[in-house]
Amino acid sequence: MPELPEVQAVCDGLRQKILNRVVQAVQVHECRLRWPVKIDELSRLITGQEVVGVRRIAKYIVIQFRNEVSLLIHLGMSGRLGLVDANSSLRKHDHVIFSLMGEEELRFNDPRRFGMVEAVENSELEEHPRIRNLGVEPFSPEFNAKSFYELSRGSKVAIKKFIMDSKRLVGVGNIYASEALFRAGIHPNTQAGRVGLKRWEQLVVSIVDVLTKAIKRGGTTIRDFENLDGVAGYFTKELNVYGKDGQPCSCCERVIRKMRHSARSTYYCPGCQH
DNA sequence: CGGGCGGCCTGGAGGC
DNA sequence: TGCCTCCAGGCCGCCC
Repeated sequence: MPELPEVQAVCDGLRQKILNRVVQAVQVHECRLRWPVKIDELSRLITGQEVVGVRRIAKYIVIQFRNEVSLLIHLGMSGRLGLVDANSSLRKHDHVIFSLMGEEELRFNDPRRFGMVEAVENSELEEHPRIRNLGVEPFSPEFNAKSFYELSRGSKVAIKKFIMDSKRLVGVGNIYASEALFRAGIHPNTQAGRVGLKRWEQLVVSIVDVLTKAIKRGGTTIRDFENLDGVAGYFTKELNVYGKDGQPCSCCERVIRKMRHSARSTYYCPGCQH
């Protein structure tokens, strides 16, 4: 489901609503997520703790507590967080429940169970197996044309896969990869090692730009993304190619095409992208 | 080592 | 109505 802008939207909503609030109890109804939820550890580390911050690392939501513990949440493909009245009825796939002081609950719902919920000591966060191998953040100075040009020399992977590889760059998933490549005028199949410095400059700008605009619109909703308030993302209206195969390109009159990169759909305009 | 691919899951859509 | 296949916004880990 969520790429960087959608995770950012959830984090922003969370920050407004749960900052300074205390977790009274944790209940796990289903521990078989992407990684097994360690119930005892989770409960021991955050029960009774006050939320002092909410931030995003790559596509992870990081909820920080007073006791130097962070709750690491990944939404996978279908995960959602909802803040609801404590006595509202449980829904199917509500796997982890955080009871907050004030008769509200934060509920992690995830039909496909590709998500993750884990409490980590802050001192161990940087070296956490899911965190330590992450590449650069798209809004950091390290994400620039020169270093990515150099990083990509000799690589034969398609540029679409290259920019989606979280060991290099985090946050760019299937939608925004297609959209950024369209904006940069680069064909998704181009070998990363054959993208020159000029085109890397265009691509870096396109990625930052598309993510920035999507954040401003509250993300993209294709089927079911919702922020904490149950509101869909409005970037959907500004998509140029994603999900638009068979439709005419907004820039030239050519028809948008769909292709596959290792079982994932890629959309591009054969007229605008080379 | 880089790169390709299967697998993890449920559910919705569409074809027959 | 049902049954089947395909598809989905992520990402790990195995294989060559």
